[in-house]
Amino acid sequence: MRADAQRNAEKLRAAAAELFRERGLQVPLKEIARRAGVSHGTLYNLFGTREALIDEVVTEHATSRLDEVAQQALACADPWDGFAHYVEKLCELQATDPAVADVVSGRYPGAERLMTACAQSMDAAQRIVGRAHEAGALRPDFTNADLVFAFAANALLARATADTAPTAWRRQVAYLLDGLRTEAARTSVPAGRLTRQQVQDALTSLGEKA
Amino acid sequence: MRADAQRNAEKLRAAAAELFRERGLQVPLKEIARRAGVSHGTLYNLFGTREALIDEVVTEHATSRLDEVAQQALACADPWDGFAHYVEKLCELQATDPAVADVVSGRYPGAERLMTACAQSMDAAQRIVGRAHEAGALRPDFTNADLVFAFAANALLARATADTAPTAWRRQVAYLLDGLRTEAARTSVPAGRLTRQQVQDALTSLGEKA
DNA sequence: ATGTAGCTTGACCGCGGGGTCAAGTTAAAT
DNA sequence: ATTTAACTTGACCCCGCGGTCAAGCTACAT
Repeated sequence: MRADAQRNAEKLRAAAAELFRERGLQVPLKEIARRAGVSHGTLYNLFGTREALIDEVVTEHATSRLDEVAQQALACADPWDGFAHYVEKLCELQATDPAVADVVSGRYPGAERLMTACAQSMDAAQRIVGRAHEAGALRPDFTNADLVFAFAANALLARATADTAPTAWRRQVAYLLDGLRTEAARTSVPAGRLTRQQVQDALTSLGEKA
Repeated sequence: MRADAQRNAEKLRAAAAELFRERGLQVPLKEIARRAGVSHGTLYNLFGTREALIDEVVTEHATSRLDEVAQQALACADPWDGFAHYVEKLCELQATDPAVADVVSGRYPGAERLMTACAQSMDAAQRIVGRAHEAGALRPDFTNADLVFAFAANALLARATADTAPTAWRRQVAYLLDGLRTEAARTSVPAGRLTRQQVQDALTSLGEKA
C-alpha cells in the first residue's frame, strides 16, 4: 500500500469514527469522505463497503465500551444490582453514542470482527441475566431476548428524543427495572418535568425522524 | 367539483386509507396515486399536501379507535385495571395499525381536525392516569409525558419487530405495567420463546428499518 | 353539437442517497 | 530523470422521494 493511500485511509477512518459516533452507522458514506477531505471514490477504493469500514472503525471502540459495562455489572456483589447497573449503563451508552446503539441493536453480517464481538457481548449479558435469575432477584419469565428488545426500544426512543426530551429514556428504563425486579421496590425516577409544549415538540421531532 | 374529480378523490381516499393503515403515514404519495390508478399530479391537485389527505382519511378512523379504548378504560370500575387496559389496548392498536401508531406518536400540524382529536385523546389519557393516581394504584412519579414516550417507544419497537418478533412489544408492555403499579404484582407475560436465530433476524430487520 | 372551464396527465425539476470508472496524478522503483 | 504501477478524482450512472406545470382531454352547460 502506497504512503498516500495509507494517509487517506487514516483520514477516512478518523472521519468515519467521528460521524459514526455522532450520528450512527447509517451516516452517508459521501459525507464521511467529505469530512475526511477526500473523494468518495477513494473511500470505495480503500474500503469497498460500509460494513468493512464499520468493522475497522467501530469494533474496538464498541467492544471496549460494552465489555467495560459488563465487567462492572459482574463485579457487583449483588446480582440484582449488577443487572440493574448493566441495563442502565448500557442504555446510557446507547443514548450517548449512536454508533454503539447501532451495534447493540442491529446486525452487520459483513463486519466479521464486530459480529464475533457482539456474540461475546451477548454471552456476557446472558451471564448477568442468569446470575440475577439464580439469585431470584429477576422475574423468571424475563429472557435474554426480552433484554435485547428492551435495548432496541431504548435505542429508538433515545435517538428520537435526544434533543427534545433527553431524560425520557432514563425514566422508562427506571420503570422497566422496577417491573423486572422480584421484590417490590420503587426506584426513584430521574427528574424530568416537561411542559405540554415540550412533549409536543418531542413528538414533532419524533415524526421527523421516523 | 366535477363528477370525475369526485370519483378520483374517492379512489385516492380509499387507496390512502389502505396504505396508511398498512404502512404508516409516511407512505410515498406517488404510491398512493399508483394504487388509486390515477396520476400523482391528480393527487396534488385534489389534496395539495400529505397532511390534508391524512386529515381527510385518517381522522375518523383514528379517533374512533382511540376513543373506544379510552371509553373502555374509563368504564373499568378499578382505576388500575382501567389504566392497564388503556395501555395494553392502545399499544395493541399501534402494533396493528401503523396509521394509528403514527397519529399517537407524531404531530401533523397541517391536519387540523386530526390535531384537535389528538388533544381530546390526550385529555382522556390524562383522566385515566389521574384516576389511577388518585386511587394510589399508579406510582406517583409517573407523568402523562412518560405515557406519551412509552407509547412512542412501543410504536417504534412494534413496527421494527412486526414481522420477526410480533409478541416482543407485548412482553415489554407487561414489564412496564408491573413497574408502574404501586402494589407489587407480577402480571403474567405473554408467551414468546425465541431462538437465538429469531432474535438475530429481528435485529437484522430492525437495522434495515432504522 | 360545440365551447369552455375544470380536470388529468406525465414529463420534468431538484435533491440526496449508493455506486462505478476513465482519465489524470503521484509515489516510488530504477 | 524516467517510468510505471498505484492511487485519486469527479463526472457520471442508478434509484426514489417530493413537487410543478404546460399540454391535452373531458364533463357539462348552452
